[in-house]
Amino acid sequence: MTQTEPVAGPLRRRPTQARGWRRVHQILDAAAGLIAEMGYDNVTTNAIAERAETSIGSLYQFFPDKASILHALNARYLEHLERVTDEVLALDRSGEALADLIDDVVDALATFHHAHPGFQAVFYGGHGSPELGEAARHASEAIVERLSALYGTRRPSLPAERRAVVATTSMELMKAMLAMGALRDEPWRQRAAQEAKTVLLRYLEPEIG
Amino acid sequence: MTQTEPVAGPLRRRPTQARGWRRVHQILDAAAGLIAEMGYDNVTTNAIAERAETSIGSLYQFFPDKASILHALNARYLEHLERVTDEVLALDRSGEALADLIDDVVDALATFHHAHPGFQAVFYGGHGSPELGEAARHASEAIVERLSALYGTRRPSLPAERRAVVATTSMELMKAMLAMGALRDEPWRQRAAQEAKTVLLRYLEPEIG
Amino acid sequence: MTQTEPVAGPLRRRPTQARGWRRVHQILDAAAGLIAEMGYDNVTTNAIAERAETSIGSLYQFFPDKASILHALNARYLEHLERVTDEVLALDRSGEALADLIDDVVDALATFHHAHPGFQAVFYGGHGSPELGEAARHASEAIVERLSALYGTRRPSLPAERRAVVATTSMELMKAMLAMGALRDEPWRQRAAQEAKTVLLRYLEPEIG
Amino acid sequence: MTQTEPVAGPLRRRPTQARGWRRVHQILDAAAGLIAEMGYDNVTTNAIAERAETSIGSLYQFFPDKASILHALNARYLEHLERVTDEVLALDRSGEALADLIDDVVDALATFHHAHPGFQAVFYGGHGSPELGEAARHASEAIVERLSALYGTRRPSLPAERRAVVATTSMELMKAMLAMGALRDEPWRQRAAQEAKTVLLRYLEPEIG
DNA sequence: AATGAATGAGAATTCATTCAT
DNA sequence: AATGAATGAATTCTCATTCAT
Repeated sequence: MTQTEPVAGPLRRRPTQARGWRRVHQILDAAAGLIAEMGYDNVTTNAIAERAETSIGSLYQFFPDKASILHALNARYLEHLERVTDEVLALDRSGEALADLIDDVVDALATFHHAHPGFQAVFYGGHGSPELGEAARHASEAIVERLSALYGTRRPSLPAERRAVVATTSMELMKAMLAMGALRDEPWRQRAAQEAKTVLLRYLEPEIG
Repeated sequence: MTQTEPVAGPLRRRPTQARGWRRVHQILDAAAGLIAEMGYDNVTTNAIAERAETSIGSLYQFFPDKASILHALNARYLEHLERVTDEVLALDRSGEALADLIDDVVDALATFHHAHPGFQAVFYGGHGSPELGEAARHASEAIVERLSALYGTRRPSLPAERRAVVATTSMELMKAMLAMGALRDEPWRQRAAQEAKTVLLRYLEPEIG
Repeated sequence: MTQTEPVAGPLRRRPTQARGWRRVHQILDAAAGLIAEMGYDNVTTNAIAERAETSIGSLYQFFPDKASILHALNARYLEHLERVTDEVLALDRSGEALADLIDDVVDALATFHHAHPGFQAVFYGGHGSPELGEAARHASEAIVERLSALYGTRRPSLPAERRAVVATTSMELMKAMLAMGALRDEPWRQRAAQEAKTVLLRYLEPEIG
Repeated sequence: MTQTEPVAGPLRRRPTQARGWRRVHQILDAAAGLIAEMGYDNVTTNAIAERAETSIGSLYQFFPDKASILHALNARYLEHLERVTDEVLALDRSGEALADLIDDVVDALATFHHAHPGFQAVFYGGHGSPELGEAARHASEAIVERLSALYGTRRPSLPAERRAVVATTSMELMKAMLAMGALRDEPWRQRAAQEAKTVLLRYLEPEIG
């Protein structure tokens, strides 16, 4: 999880040394964990610093305020997510069966989702505070765009507007099914992934099958 | 919205006079509005009292703490929701086309959903603070039970376990599609409701069609 | 010093009970003392609350922020100062010798000045932080206006522009002479008052003598 | 403004190389500007280092703490001020008209005053924090001593005690009149200088005329 | 010598909750 | 019962100062 660079967010100061980047990622990791555990609003900046094993002063040397931590975290997630989807959709899969495509995408996203509990708090925060809402919207839009492009390639005849609706719907369905697993216990995680594939296949077959 | 009685939650003192119940509902209405606007965590009890046009002291005469307001609000929503679904599923519709059934259920829920912005904040709070999570789980379970019963009636041959999965999935899909409308602008609300019907029909047809 | 009402400043909540007004004045008294001792910037709101024998929460129930305490304090001083000068200049003294008039004004102001060490910190804060500057300007202007009116009555032939310069100069001289006493030890206080009279008489004689 | 040596203050380490002295003066220049802009208390040592285009670490290599920067700045001002007054009072002007003498002194001081906004913040800080107070007292005493000597030369018959009072008063009047100009807009600067001469002449004529 | 990351005590402000009136 | 003033722990963020590199 601790990487070695990209964190878009508006850092107060871009670290120049490797040590700085490590700190930033430690802070984001700590924030991710805490947000997943207690929700963004209930996380204190001091708690983040403590879990990141740094001082509150250091935290504020990199992040101008609490919200910026959220934004940076989100940016890091999106960047990571992009890499994951890129991998899955790397080669031309236009000839492949829809079911196989869905299988791979769902598996990849489920893995990512499960590996990043913090992502969920951000991703599903749309109904919380305005800050969270913005972050969630940002993330959603990024995913929809990806899907829209994919669908366009697979079924060029689909009108742009319809494509937007289908992409948005797919994203929301994915999101819902992943949440279904995440909020329940282990066996449900399996079921959720399986059912996600079923749902998406039945929904998408008539559209881009 | 301001009713005259049932509010399950752990009230500190069950009002004995009509005036008391009115107060309680005023407070819940105020809480609902504020939570929808700024998220549960960002709402202050003082703000709730103010909007409810009562005093903070009076508020604490009925509710032992902030969380209890959330619970009472949730209880009121579930109770209301139950009435709504009861209406839709009142008579025996086992002979009816699945599409028609879905149409009615989605319409009913969409209406309820749209009429109660506060409900959304509670319903989708699963990834926020533990308090919100509990409330959301509670609400979800109530709905799943309803659906499960319905599906059992419609397709008795569906194994219990499968039925649970399908009911839970349906609920999450509904939830997702409603959110898809709620977080975007008006035209999307329409599209979301329409698409919700499509998604559910395609998903449920093979199961209970 | 603890009065029973007027405090113009933008209170967050105008006290409705006598107890409330007492609190506000306690807070202002505490602030005045501390500001005199350590300067506005070095005074903490917690220290003010402590010296006022109230809680920090109560302080913030009346004052929206630290700056508002300064403004309220300044307003109270000006109001008080106005009462003092009103007394001295109550009746028509146009026929009186300039020396006598100056004697009375200087004595009155010296007494006020000495009784309110907090006033000095505000009054002389023009070169400190912007907040203090504003307060000081405010106070100065109020005094200049008073003097200008007085001079106009005494010597109507003095051109308005010249009158403004003379009034402003008088105020600055007063201010300087009072400060000369305040910043040194007791015997200097006496000397300063005496010298203030000398300075003002020599300066004003040719103008409005 | 950036000179090449004397800075009395308690430097942590007297620079040995020219580069060191340059650093010290850069820091003092930066401090002067910032103090003039926002008041001593609101200036951060980091901000000083930044404006001085050096590092916070280097700053602390020369100055043991924040207060020492103030003291060194003050010392530099006094040293500079001494040079200025020396120039004006260089030759024996005992035969000259008082008005001419005052003209020259006021002009010289007004020029200095205007050229060093940082000096004002220090000079008028008597009512702020203890630190500032000490600096201001220091500066005032230096000026009073100068004036006292001058008056003694011009009117040897003036008793020592009276001379002290007159010198102190003169200094405070100067200070006040300069402030009167500094805190207002340009036209007032002119008027203030002019009026300063009037005030001093009328006050001093009977004493040392 | 120079740098700037790191530290953490301390400051302003909020807010759930209590309790005297 | 109702009111709203009072409380103070907790929170976000700053800044003087140190010290490893």
